[in-house]
Amino acid sequence: MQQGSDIAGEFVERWNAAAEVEQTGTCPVRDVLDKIGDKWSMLIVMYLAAAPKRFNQLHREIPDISQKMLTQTLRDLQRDGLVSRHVFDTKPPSVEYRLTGLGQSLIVPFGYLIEWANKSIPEIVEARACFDEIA
Amino acid sequence: MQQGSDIAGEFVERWNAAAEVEQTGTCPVRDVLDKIGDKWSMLIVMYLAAAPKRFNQLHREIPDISQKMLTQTLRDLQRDGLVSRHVFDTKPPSVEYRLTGLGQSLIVPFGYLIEWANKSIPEIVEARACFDEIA
DNA sequence: CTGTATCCCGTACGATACTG
DNA sequence: CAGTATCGTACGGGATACAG
Repeated sequence: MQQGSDIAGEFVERWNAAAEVEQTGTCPVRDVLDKIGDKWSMLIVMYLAAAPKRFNQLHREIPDISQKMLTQTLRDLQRDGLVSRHVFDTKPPSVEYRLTGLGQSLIVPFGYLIEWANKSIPEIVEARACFDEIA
Repeated sequence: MQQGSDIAGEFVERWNAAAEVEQTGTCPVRDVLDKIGDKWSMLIVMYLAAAPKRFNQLHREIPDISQKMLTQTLRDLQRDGLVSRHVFDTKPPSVEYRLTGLGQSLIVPFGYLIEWANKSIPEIVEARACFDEIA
């Protein structure tokens, strides 16, 4: 029960520190969480974790993403140094995206979260059912 | 480099499985990520990780959250079984919120993510600077 | 003290059309 | 193939006022 305290303390500290920066910039921790929370970033990272892929290859594997969001999300990931972009000057141009070292390092902690999610789903579902029943 | 592959595979599998459920319900993994991504859930979890707290106590410690979002976020966390709500029938009513076992178990994997974020911030910031400079 | 109800706005995202 | 540009919308979330 006390295991998380240090982590929690540091987290809150970081968060508040950023709040005092006022509009200058946002909290670095929130920054990361926002990416994780947005609709496509992590899905793309996971798809790229398997192997480097080309633009349309990703598009085919993730059919329900719009071209706009695929481009935009890849740009954001690239900007943050999680993904690198390689243009091949072939006849029809082709562009390959791959995880950087930083991007690959994200997979580990993110994996723990997925593991937690998968393990906890039954309990969450049950909690919801119980909660909704009463309400 | 290959460490994340299994995790990634399972993740993508889960994700797609939910996509096929069509509008019935959303992906369980996405479900969790959405909570982590939303503006206040994880901050509140971290604040409650230190100790159980009352409504206004939380409100005071997180001054920039609106009453609406504090209430709403706490309800969501309660619904998912991450937080429990205890009403004390005192003269001015008081309500205490505390993490459930499930809620506490989230702190561990989430902590890894925070750790990663903190460790990676310099690299991300540099990547951004580099990216923006070129553009 | 612990909420609920209402209004309002920014933006994340999708759909569609066009380009080198 | 790999994008960019434009438009429209749904919704997260803030501000404010009210209530038990």
